[in-house]
Amino acid sequence: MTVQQRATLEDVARLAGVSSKTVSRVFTTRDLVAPETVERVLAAAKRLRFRPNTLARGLRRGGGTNTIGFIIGELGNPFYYKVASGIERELADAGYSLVVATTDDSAEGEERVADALLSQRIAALLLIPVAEDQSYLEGERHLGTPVIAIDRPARNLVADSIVLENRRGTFEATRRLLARGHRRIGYVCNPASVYTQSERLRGYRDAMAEAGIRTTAQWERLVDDPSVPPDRLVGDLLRADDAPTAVLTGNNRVTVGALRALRDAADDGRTALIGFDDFDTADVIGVSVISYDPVEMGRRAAALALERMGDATGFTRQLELPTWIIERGTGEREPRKEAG
Amino acid sequence: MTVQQRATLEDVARLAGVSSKTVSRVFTTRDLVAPETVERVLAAAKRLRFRPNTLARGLRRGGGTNTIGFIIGELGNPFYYKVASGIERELADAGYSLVVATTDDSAEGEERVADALLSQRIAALLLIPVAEDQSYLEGERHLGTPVIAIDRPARNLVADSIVLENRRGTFEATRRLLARGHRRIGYVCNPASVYTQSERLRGYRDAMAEAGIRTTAQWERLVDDPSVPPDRLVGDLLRADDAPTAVLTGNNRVTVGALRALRDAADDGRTALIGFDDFDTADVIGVSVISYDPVEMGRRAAALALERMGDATGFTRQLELPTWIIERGTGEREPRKEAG
DNA sequence: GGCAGAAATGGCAACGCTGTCTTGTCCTGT
DNA sequence: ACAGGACAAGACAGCGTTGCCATTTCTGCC
Repeated sequence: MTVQQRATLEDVARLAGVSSKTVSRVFTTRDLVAPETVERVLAAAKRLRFRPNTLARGLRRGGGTNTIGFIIGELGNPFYYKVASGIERELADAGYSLVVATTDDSAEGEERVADALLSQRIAALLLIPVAEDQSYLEGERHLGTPVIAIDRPARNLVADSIVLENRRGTFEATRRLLARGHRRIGYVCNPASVYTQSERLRGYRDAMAEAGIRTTAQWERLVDDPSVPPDRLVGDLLRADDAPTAVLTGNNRVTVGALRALRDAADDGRTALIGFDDFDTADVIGVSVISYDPVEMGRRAAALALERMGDATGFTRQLELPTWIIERGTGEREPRKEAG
Repeated sequence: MTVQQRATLEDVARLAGVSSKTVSRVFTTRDLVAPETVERVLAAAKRLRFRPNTLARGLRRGGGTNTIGFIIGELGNPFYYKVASGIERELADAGYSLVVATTDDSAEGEERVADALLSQRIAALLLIPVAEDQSYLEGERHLGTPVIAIDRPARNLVADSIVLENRRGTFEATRRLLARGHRRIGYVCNPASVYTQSERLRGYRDAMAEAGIRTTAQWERLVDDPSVPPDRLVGDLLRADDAPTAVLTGNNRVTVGALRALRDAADDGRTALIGFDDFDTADVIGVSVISYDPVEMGRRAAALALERMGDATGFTRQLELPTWIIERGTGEREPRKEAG
């Protein structure tokens, strides 16, 4: 295969018999170019398969690219990619593209990847913070790049953020279980040390405390090692003395694990379950969940970024997106009768 | 917030008391720069928060970016994003970033988005073809940009492609159902007119023909309108005269629809089901599926792109990735006894 | 001491494009 | 016939970087 040379403005200009500036005008503002010249230029461009070089344009214009970066733990998680899809949709409408970079959920990864993206002069940076500290972005913020934290607030960095009403979600869910008569309610999560989980845990404890139950440690399984399978955690909890009659799970991974554990324990619909995060087949299986709209989360983040790009001033904002409970059966189970 | 000016090589050079060329050297090949100069330059760069401008570098070097574009129907589909995750993983290791663009599964979208990506001088283009015709990329291929089609071959364009052994998947699945004694086997898909579906349909028909069953139209439900809910299609089929005792579904959306339909029909485990595409909770629900590795698909596509970037010559290749059947119960059901 | 050769640094131009300014052309009205 | 304006197109420089080549400085050795 012969590899041709890529055509430039100059080449098109030569073929059309005009100056490169005129060609440039045709491809930007079509003002002040005679209609027949426009036609001649476009014909020449088409023949040479000319495509304006966005890089060169960006460089000359002094601006960066029309690209927005999104740093994500891993694309394998349905939550992440749904957020990504929301971002993409919002950006496409505004003429921006989305670069996705993953960090394998590691702090060094986050900084390395952020550096690479910023070198590409992205117009804004969206990220789901993983590292303990985002102060390394402070300089970039001063240079005018909007930074938006999604799902968890950034630490040691003044940045807009969009998070869920995590605490309210588990608070309400726990309340409902209490209202049905449950008193021994479990809470399982893995990982446990992230912002979202500590908020959710707090919602659960608050609701328990409100009902006069102040000691919940015996029903909590908070683990940080992702290699511990969630079904084991739930299984352990169900087999413990004083086992709970209802379980709350901190994310969809644990919810699915809980389903496996319940199946393996031949629980047969006796233990109530409400999971945080909805998932694709939850309605088929019939699992009650605390739900929210991850696509909307991405949209709002992107919209906020676009807004900030136009006007970098103004106070930083922290948006909270609502969560709601979807009843599908498992969360509405009555507490099982005590033996004896 | 005061917005500072972004530092350039020149600024760093001034502060370090060297020429901009020396600074450039420090940030590229560190050869032939005195160690103490390197140190001084790095210190100055850090103080000014300097970050080399990848755009300018790319422009000067005559090459494009270190970015690879991936055009995808919609990010909302688990299959797509798993492929994306495989691509990203492979690329990150090689120092490339991934730009994701969606087309809303429309042909115009595909061309528009491809144009935008190519203007950004991406180093390679990966896409899941949606349009009827990819000949619009012919010019770009001549300019040396590798184009790799994923999941479906490109049409009217010489390009590498990576697809699944679709036909073999449904062929084997159908054979297994036949071996269990099923004779009336249904096939449901939506959309139907895409490459993957026509291949899968063919595998099903071939296996049926091999068993001497040449007329299968009465058990096929091939629909192209995405607004028709899959559960209705399956439901109709189950209620028809001469209803099948086993059903094959063409993709995960239809499989989930089939599960709903079976539940609504209170079928209670009588109809056998094998679905194409595995999905997250398929093991919890216990659905037999034709599975494959979408992440691997992405990896291979990215690897192929990287290879082509190094050497654009050579014949185009069409890789086929294996599929396999995972037995989880629904596919192993015996045909129900006929009434009377 | 002089000189070759290596090591370290600098100058200049150019990558492809566009902002600013200048030049050229044509038409209109008096 | 000619000033004046409106419109069209070109010249030039520069965005931030690096490749090429030139220059300076240093080291070792006869």
